Amino acid sequence: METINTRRLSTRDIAYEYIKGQIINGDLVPDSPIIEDQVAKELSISRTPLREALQRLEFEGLISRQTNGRLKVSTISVHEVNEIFQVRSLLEGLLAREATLKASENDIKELRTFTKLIVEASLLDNRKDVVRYGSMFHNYLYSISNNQTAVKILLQLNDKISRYRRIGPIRDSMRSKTAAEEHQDLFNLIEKRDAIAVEDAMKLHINNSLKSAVKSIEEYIAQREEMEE
Amino acid sequence: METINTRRLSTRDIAYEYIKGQIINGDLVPDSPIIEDQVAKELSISRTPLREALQRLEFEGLISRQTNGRLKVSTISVHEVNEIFQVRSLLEGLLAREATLKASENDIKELRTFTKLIVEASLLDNRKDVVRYGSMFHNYLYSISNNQTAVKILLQLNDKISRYRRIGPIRDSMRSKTAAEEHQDLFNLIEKRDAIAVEDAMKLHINNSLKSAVKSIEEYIAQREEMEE
DNA sequence: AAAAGAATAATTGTATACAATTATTCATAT
DNA sequence: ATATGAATAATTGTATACAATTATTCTTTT
Repeated sequence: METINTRRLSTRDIAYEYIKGQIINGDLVPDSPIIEDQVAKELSISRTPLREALQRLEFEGLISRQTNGRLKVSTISVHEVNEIFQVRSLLEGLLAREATLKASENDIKELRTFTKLIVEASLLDNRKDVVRYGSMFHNYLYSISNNQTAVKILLQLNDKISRYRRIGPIRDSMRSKTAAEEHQDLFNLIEKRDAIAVEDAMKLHINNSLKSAVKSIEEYIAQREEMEE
Repeated sequence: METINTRRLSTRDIAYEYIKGQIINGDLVPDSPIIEDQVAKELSISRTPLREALQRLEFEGLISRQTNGRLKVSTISVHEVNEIFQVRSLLEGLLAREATLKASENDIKELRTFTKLIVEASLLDNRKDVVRYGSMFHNYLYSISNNQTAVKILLQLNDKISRYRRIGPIRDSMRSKTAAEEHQDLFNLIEKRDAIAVEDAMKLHINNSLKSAVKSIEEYIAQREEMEE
């Protein structure tokens, strides 16, 4: 008989997923203090596995330790966003190139579907779906790229910026449209198996989204400063 | 009065540094099992901080968890070395380019010193020193590059491969010589402030060292298989 | 009132005890 | 002898207790 390896989720992992979710979806805002005892009670678990979960989040940069030893939810600076996008640009380019070389006919079909969904969502001005299907497109490339080292890094970086991906009103409507076009271009080049061109196009695509991300974060920061007064 | 922030090293961090050192210098060979109780007794500490240290090492890829929950010292595969060098090549290129743009006159002077030390060591056929001063050269570039995100990733990747950097006999003598030349070239381009050329030269430099690293690891694996018989 | 210091409280760090899981040994049946 | 299963041992996972550190409050002094 085959036993599927369904390894019960540990207390630590439950805590990790829960807190990470809270940070990414905004329930826990930047600079919020994190008190181990409080969180432990909230989750009805002991501090031991909680601390392990928090340590992991600290490694990944979602929370950070202050000089006095206390933890808080990390903020992000414009400088850091720039750093992250520089790295993302290179690694996404790498993975896109590798994926182009390795993609099967079926992979192409899948990517065509995602591209179609992205374009349709952008025509309906549904920016949330543009982001959603965009992520799927990228993640699919990750999965066929065969470079786990780069993928692991990218997933972490993506977590760090995703919570700032505010879906603003007018400006982002434009970005949605061009992002959709860029995905269409990317797909066409992948289909043509032009790996070098795909790499360049992907790097450009990421760099274009940088500006939008920086604006989001500047708005986020400004908004929070307003609230403090 | 000024108090320097010298924050006593925690038990966890001591354990982390100790075990990491053992893995990197080869006292703990790949695939060695790691039993929490044993290590805790060896270090005369409790399992709580030890587990946190182990978790960090796991995160960094130096140890890995098997499906049964037990930990072991990670092995590295030729495939993974290739992955790592692909990423390193891009990130080292990025940092070298940024460093070239940001380097002060004093930075240039420091780099010149490292370059001289590398070349001298290679002339004396002192490969260990070539590696040592080479690392210093790279680390110095990291420090002036102003991209902490990329630096953090690179330091981790470097840890993963450094323990396989066997200083073999004949072949590596050649590699030392060319590596020294490459550093000299890199320095000349940095001095000329040709950031684009520096990036390309650095990417090439890393890619050249890949072949040598793969050979080291293949030898390492072959050697261990021999011992098993 | 402001500053300094002692006392107290809050929080993190570590050790130990217990629970759950996985591996090993040993007995038994085929 | 080999396979099966129960009993035991080894190991990891979690909770609790205590120690060390940092923050806060309260008193005292100027």
